Amino acid sequence: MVSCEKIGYDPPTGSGYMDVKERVTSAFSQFSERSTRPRQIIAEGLIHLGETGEAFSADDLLSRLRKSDPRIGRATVYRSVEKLVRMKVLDRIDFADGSHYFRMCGSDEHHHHLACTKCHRIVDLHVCLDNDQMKEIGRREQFRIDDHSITIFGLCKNCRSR
Amino acid sequence: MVSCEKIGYDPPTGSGYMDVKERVTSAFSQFSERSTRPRQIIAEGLIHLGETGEAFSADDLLSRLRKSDPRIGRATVYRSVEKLVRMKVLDRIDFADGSHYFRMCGSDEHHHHLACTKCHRIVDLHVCLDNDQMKEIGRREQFRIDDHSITIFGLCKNCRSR
DNA sequence: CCCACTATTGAGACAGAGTCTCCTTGACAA
DNA sequence: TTGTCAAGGAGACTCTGTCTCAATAGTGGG
Repeated sequence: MVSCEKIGYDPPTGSGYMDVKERVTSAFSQFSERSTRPRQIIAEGLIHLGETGEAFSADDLLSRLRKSDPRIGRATVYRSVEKLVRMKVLDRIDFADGSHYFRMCGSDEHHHHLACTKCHRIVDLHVCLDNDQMKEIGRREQFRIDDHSITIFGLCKNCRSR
Repeated sequence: MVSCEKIGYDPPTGSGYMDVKERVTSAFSQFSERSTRPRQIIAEGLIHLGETGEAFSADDLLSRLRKSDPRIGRATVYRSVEKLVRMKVLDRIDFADGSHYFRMCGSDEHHHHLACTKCHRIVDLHVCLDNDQMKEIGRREQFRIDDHSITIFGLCKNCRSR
């Protein structure tokens, strides 16, 4: 399922972002039969985080949600995050130190990430490897290629200046 | 320190691999003043793993080494692996499920990886993003770009057929 | 060869992150 | 209103890795 024709870099337009609220609520209705309070709280939290675009760890999210309802369980939050990553509502970005952060997907299109290693700010990048090249690699090494990840690491303007 | 001019895919020639034993022993002599038994055992283990080219978790390595000497400590092995990764003697490959494996570097050249998600077999790839494109991204997003990671995931021939 | 010095090690406590169990809760439909 | 069962919460547990600190053992000097 290599599916990535785009190689150029398109800077964000600011308007190509799907409605965050709709995305979260529709994802929840897909995987759950019941509309429960914890799910409402999680959706609200993610909607907010989606609007600011910031990255968060699972535990960041948990603490934040506990401000709305201190009784919300860790397992509940972790279970939801896992499902939302599988549904591609959340992106997971792995850092070289072994930590990883989540973030509401900025767009539905295939993309990769530019990540600040200090503040964990994430920018979507529409860069990719050449599709034919990937097919060629798969053929040559006799792999069935399923997926790929590209992350560029650096320091954002803010983190560089202090 | 973006430094990656090469974009093409060069399949391994089988002859471009530096001597594994030399690489390990020289790395150890660089970071240690004393030649101790644990280090000899670790070096032997890594030499063997370097020859077969297989990937291993830190714990895999520990158990393997304990067959040579059951008293070898976890901290010792983890400390060594960490140093060797920093010295670029070992590569660390992160999988989407959060696990990560190590492997003796196949070559000194800048490279990325093709990884089997089932058996964790790793193949070095000499593919990369375009250097100018990365510079352009850094400039546009006002990031100082330091590093990047590219991993292609799939199933190797063996794992596909069963 | 022996000693002193101190880098290195190992045992095990500790920590962080996530998973699992299992009982309870509460959404929903009849 | 009530029964059913999806979903949640508490907290034990696991897995990985880190840290501390006393014990061990290379090494160079005498």
